[in-house]
Amino acid sequence: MLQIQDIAKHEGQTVTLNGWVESKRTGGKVAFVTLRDGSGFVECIFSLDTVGEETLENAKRLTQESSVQITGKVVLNEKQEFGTEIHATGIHVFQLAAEYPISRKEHGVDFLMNNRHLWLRSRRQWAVLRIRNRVKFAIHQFFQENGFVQTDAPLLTGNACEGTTTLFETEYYEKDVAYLSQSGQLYAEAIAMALGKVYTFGPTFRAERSSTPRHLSEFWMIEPEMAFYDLEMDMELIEAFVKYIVNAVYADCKTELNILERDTTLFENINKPFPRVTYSDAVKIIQGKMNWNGRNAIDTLRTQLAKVEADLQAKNAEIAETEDLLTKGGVSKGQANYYQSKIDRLKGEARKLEDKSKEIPEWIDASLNFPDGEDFGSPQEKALTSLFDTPVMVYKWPRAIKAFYMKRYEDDPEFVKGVDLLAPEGFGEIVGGSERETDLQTLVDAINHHNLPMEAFEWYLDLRRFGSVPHAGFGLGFERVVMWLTGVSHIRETIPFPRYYGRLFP
RNA sequence: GCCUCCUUAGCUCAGUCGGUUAGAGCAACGGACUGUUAAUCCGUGUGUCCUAGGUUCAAGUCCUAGAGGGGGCGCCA
Repeated sequence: MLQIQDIAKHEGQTVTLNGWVESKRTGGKVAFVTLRDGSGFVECIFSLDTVGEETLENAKRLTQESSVQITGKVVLNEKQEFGTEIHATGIHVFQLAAEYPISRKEHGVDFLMNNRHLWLRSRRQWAVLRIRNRVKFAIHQFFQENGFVQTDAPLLTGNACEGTTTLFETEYYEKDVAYLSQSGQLYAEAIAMALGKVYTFGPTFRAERSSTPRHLSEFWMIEPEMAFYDLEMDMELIEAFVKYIVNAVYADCKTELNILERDTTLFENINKPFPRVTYSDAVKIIQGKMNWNGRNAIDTLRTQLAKVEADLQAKNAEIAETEDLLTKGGVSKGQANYYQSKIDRLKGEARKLEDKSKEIPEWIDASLNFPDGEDFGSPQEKALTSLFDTPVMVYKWPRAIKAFYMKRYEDDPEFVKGVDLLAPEGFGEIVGGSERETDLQTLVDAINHHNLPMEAFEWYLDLRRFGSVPHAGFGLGFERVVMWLTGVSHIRETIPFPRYYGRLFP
């Protein structure tokens, strides 16, 4: 079966395509039907001269999302969005679709989420899911090409392993409680001691009641774990890995990025070295006490604020101007409609800018007054990453705010060998990694210090009893990466059927 | 969990100081036109104004409580 993505190779030939009607425009003697088949989009032209009256009438009657088979000749045409079109000669209708709820006009988020099963057919969602696929493939390519073995950690576990987040609970037969896994890392460490370099890639569950555009209750995580790696090697791997993914998407997803109107500056900058900053320096940068390449984080936020305020003024001026045009009279009905929808749109945009103009001062405040020693919150990540046009690595973190298994610096034991990779332009954390503690007693002390149940970690401690070696790894949030690369404003768009606080259907 | 904004037609929204019959666009349907790509033209319909109380001669509009949702923060990947 021929797919739309391959039709250019069949120029001049008559082909048969199966798909759905994305949109339709009709004239007296002509009908334009945009067909989508999942692989791409193509406009099919039915003109009276070639198809005759009956077929033209059938084409004119098509409704949005009707399922059809269209036969016609492939013609190259530069004026077309994707360079080709079909001069139709015949049509078979599988089903004339009922009135379709999603139009080309804008819809609210809640409505779209309730219709997620249909929303997936929209162009932007199509583009996002194709990029998701490319990222997933790139991850496997990178690791498989670099001597890693893909492996799996259990999804059901008997204890809340790191003891930090809230987990989903379920009955495990009659007697026990099982928890849905929040991380496969500790298991990956055990497997790495068997197979050397491994990575897991599976779903993860967190029962946090987070209501933000960056959180899901069910998401996918990639967790490599490497025997005989130290922090330095870990950071090199993270950098090479992220570059590989970003380059793959840029090389193979031009159409998708175009549909998403993704600014490609990020992709053009990705091969520059990622800056490495210690936590302590990052704190100074966030507080505005230290510059990076002559740029100041607080000043950058203030510049952003000034821009938002200027944009807001311009937006309001445009609204007033358009309202003037509308009330002046002498406008045709079509023009009036246009002005009215423009005003509605501008008002929505102005409201968002207004919110933003109130938020940025709060971020500036939270950064200026950030206490050294605490973990970064979202305002701090925004302040820091707004200085960079590539991802930035923050390493050497205070022991108190990081997980118990991270290895301490021998010469500075209040700090641990952890690293976070923060995506630029205010996006924030996409990778968290570390060199793991190898010493049995240090680990036992850390478990006690965190009040974790020792018996649950006995198997983990065995890894330090039998051939303990330096090792390191990291975790990458899959949907976070897809969100970052596609530029969608909410993580719920990066997975076909998202699960998050307040959403379990469809 | 906290702060904040919102809820009016299938969808996106307007609705002024509380005032009598609640509006527009889109979508749908009928027609005209068109190598068209969310700005062509004419015509046709649509309401539990989120819910429950309250104030008032009068509530979509004001007050209280509740429900649902957006954005920000926290928690995190």
